[in-house]
Amino acid sequence: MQISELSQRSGVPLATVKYYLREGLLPPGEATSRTRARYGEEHLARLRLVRALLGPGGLSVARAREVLAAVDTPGIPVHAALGVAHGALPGVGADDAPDLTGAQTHLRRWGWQVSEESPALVALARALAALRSAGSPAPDALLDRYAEAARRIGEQDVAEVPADSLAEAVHFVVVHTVLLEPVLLALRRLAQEDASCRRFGPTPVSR
Amino acid sequence: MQISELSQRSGVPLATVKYYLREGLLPPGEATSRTRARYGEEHLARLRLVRALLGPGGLSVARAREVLAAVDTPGIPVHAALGVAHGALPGVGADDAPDLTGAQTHLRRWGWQVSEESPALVALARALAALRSAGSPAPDALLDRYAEAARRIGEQDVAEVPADSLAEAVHFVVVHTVLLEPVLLALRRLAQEDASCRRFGPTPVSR
DNA sequence: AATCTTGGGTACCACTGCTATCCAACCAGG
DNA sequence: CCTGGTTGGATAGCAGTGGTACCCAAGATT
Repeated sequence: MQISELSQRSGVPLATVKYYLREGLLPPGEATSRTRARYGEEHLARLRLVRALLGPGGLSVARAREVLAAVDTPGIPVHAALGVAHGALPGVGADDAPDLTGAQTHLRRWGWQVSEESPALVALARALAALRSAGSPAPDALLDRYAEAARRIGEQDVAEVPADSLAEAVHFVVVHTVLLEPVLLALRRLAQEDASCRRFGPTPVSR
Repeated sequence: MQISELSQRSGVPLATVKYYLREGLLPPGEATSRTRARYGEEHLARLRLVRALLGPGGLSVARAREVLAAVDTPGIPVHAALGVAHGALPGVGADDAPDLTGAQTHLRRWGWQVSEESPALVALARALAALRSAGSPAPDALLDRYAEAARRIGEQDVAEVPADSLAEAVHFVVVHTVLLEPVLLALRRLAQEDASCRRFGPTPVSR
């Protein structure tokens, strides 16, 4: 298929497809001449993946490139791919270094083993600091229940990783890590809405 | 306190404080003359809240303004404030209308009661569609376990809302809805890292 | 041969979240 | 009462992001 068909079948504007090619999110097609290239079904799938990462996944173009590079690395260990996916997620950018000791204390309480410079650890510390400075620090009991819920989810996520093909496993890990985040957040909001409706009456939600 | 002291004590650059005033995120101080105003501790607290919402909370200035307006509305029902907070969260912008029937089927299975045009419902539908188009649709069993975890969290969130003061309850709901999201995401990532370490060996996380 | 289309490149655009500068009003210290 | 620094208020600019638009020459299609 040619680039125009790729654009049409994916619904992505032609100029944008070219942009993704330039940015290295989409591998170049097989050149059949100096001004012509052929794209296959795998390009279509990749394009859909790119759109999913950039849109609902909330990744920037630069972060998506890193993630896709990991997916494309042949022998990358699954654990490393997970690390890349974690590092690419939004909210890990800012270059300030929050105090990690509080967060680490919690992890010890839960018996979780994670690397010292895990981006998720920094994210947790920053999020807790934000709550504190907003005047509503998170009590330990609340965090414990959040952690228990997170533990089940994380264990399920890892347990479901296919064991047979390494490449497939890496793809699975990356896609699920990034794209299940919005699912989890949406579910939490829906659960809140349901519970809030029960407790505070069926006042219709505005907006 | 004067605006410069407000800036110093909060660590927010003076020009940025002025920007927030212009944008209506920070209420104006009590004017003592045409070129002088006095700010109180409540302004400092508000400024910290604004920074938390814009930074870790991931809200845009426009969304933060809506949320803060809800917090400032005297008699607003808690359930409505929750709706505003949900609508303000990122990933609810795009104006396409995904197919909601799949998501609604899940909700019925779980017995959740939510409004038809809930922004969270749209977000869920969109996230599920993204997974599908990325080639890894979420199986029902996975969603069920996510939903169960989300249900506990959502119930806890709502149960902890203080019942005595309405204004306090609204503040609590908004802050917790927005600022516990990054906490939950970070915890999930840490749980994944812990589980991944156990399953895939202690390969250090790169990046 | 005439008319697409493609790859490749460059320029441009809208939006966001600040940041910088300017100005006249004004207060406070000497 | 003068003088220097601060304030509110306004306007302009800036860097980054995610595209979009246009142009060109090589090559394909009819």
